[in-house]
Amino acid sequence: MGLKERRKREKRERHAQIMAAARKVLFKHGMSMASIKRIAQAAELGVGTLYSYFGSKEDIFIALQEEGLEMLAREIQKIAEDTEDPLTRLRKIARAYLTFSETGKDYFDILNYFLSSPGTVFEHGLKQQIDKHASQVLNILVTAIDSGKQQGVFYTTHPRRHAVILWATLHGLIQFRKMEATLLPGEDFYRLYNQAVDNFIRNLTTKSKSHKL
Amino acid sequence: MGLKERRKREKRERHAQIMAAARKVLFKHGMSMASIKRIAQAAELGVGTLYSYFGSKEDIFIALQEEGLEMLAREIQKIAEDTEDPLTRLRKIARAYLTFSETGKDYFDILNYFLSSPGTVFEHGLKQQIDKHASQVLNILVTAIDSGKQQGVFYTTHPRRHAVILWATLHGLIQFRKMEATLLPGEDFYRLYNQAVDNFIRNLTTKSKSHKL
Amino acid sequence: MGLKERRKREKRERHAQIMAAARKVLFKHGMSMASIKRIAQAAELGVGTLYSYFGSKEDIFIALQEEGLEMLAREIQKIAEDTEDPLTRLRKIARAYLTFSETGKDYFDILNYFLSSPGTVFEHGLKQQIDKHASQVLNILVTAIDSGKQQGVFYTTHPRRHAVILWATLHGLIQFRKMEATLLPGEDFYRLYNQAVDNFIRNLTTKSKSHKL
Amino acid sequence: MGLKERRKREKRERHAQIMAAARKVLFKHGMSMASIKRIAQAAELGVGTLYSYFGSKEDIFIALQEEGLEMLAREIQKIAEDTEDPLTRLRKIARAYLTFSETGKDYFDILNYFLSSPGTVFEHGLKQQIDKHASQVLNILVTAIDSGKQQGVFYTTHPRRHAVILWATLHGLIQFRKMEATLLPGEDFYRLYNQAVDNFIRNLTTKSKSHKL
DNA sequence: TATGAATGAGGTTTCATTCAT
DNA sequence: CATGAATGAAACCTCATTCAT
Repeated sequence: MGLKERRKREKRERHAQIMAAARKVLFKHGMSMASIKRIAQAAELGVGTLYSYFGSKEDIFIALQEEGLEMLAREIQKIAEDTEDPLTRLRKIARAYLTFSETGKDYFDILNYFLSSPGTVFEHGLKQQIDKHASQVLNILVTAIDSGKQQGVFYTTHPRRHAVILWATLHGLIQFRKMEATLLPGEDFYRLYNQAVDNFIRNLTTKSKSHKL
Repeated sequence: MGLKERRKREKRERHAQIMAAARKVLFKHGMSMASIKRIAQAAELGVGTLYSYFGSKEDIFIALQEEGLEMLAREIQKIAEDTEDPLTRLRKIARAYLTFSETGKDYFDILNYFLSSPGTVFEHGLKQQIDKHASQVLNILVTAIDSGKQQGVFYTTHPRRHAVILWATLHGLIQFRKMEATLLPGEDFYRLYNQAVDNFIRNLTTKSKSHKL
Repeated sequence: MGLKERRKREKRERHAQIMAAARKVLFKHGMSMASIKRIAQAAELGVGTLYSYFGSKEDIFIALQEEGLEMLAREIQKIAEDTEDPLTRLRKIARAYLTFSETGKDYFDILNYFLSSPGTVFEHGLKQQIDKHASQVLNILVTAIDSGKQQGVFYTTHPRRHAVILWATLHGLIQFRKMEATLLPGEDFYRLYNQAVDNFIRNLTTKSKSHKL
Repeated sequence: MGLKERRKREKRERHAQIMAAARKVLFKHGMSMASIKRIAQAAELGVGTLYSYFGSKEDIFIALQEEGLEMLAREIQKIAEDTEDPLTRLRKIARAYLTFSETGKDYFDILNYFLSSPGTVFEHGLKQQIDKHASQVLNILVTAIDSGKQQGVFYTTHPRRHAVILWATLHGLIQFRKMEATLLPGEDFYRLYNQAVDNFIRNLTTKSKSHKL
């Protein structure tokens, strides 16, 4: 019995060890340079060992992506809990997403990698796993909006829809950041980003939109 | 004289032939599978021939991307010209972008490829060429907003900023479409997309936002 | 324990196997035709395998060259040790170099490859390794001259300088051998070679040269 | 008749034009970078045109090599004619060869290329053509020695043999120059080179060597 | 005769994956 | 279960040479 337990524990440990190595390599050398061999070396394990824990290189990336989304979820969850005012909450969350894209740049790259991969392929349940985590993140946004609605600050009949729009907007902006110099010469990106959030909030705080839809 | 002319024409034709092949391969197998060899085969040309028309694989993608952005620009430009009402114009443009992402999916993928590629690298000159075309697209949006402002329908002191936000929002939404089933189960994507546009317009048509900034 | 040992042995064997294949290919097809692919085929190994033993194609050549120079050093060292008379010793060493150029023709070619390669490039570390071996060979010559000096047979204040001149002369002659038929029609190359050695010795055995310098 | 003449002249002109371009490319980019295309561009001619004047790329190199040897021959011939004293003459010639290896480095590289090429292959009369020019150079050395003999300054029964030895020595030294730093650290190459020439001259100026042979 | 577009074999190198130990 | 040597396909790119015009 104790043996089985130990086995299980060791397995978890190895798993974590590999993930840590993958993360390290990813952040140090970037996605394209993150080869299995390099990760194995960083993990101080044989490549074969990696393959007994992960079915393929892609699997490792998927795991990393989940990790990234989990981390993101945790961060904005904490913010959501710590902030009273719905408006401030939303602003802080948006800000956190931007920060995440900066400090966790590589997690962000992986997310994009998957979002950019061909078609809706993704085979099997892998996609679902990823989506699940994305859903988690989204839910925090939804809750944030919902609670604002409850408090009579936000007006919307489709909180989830708005949540998706917000996230998409922020995500899109961060992606476009690469073209910042050309698209918005002389402008501060943060100002632009905040403007987008403000616009969004203004929409939520304004009544009687239903007749428009 | 005739010979030179023919040479030139043939050169143009080969160029188009290669671009078509690249497009085809890209569409069929996706970005990561689009190797020079495969493109050459699709074009029924030798590998070397491709290299006498394009300096590198990346160059082909850049050309495709320019092509895509040009096509997009042309399409929405036409819409912009053909539509009187600023609101309708914006809606139609947004709609066109969605259509573009559907029918010109490969072009969209390439855009993402460049937006997702590491860092702000791009070797400068190339980046500028791409950005130039992106700028072109953006300018149409700016003009659309500006003209609405002129007509007293839109209120904004930063048309360009708003244009970027709109484009980013639409782009982000289309990217997130892949997670549609999970993020918005049972919802129609078009409705979501339209909602985003409506929100945006509502912002523009509402006065006195300046005190918010 | 035994496993590790075997692994090590196998690794050495593969290394030797690759070197042997490289030598074979080199000898059979010449330097310019010695591609990695061909060497891999000759070694009956995958291309990738070669790259896990050698960092690059050049590395293989460097290894071969070191091998060659080591072999040469060993051979003339043995002669130097086995021969008492300084004059005979020098003659035998010279003779051995000629033999080396004949039996180890490929090694000789590689040496020329490096001596003929562009500039003083060589990426530093590698160059030093090669030079080290060349130095080893030279030192034997120096010692041979030095000991002759000690015995009062040779007169020179710059043994090293003379050693270099001797080696360069022999090397140059062997290179020119290709033009033998034209440059020295009807002459025996060996006679020419010996003459050069004799000239050299005559210089060393003659006193009072210092006033010339 | 006049037409034929013109044709011939034009042909010679084209030939020179190509050679000039090849020389230019060679000296600017070095041997390995001297592709047919580049040469053709430099000559402002089509690649096909080059092939109607030269059978292959190698042929161009052969021509260049002849050119180099011719130039060398001319230079040392002039020196030989302009100098009275046999000793000075030899020294000046040696010096000229060193200078040639420095200023005409690429000619020198080509010479080595051919001297290093596999076996004594060289097929057909190409080899002979090259050898002929080499012979020309050698003859100047032979004459220089011979005339010294006539003047009673040099003593030798085999002027040609000595000439070859001299050339080989100088050539070998120049090749070894690449290993200068290791082989002769802290020594001036010119001193070494001059020493070799002095040694050679000392041999020639000393009588009664015949009993040694 | 001059052209230069087209070729495609060849070059080196990387890397995900397998499998015998 | 852990290992890492071996694999070999695939990647991008170059370039001497040919040949239809």
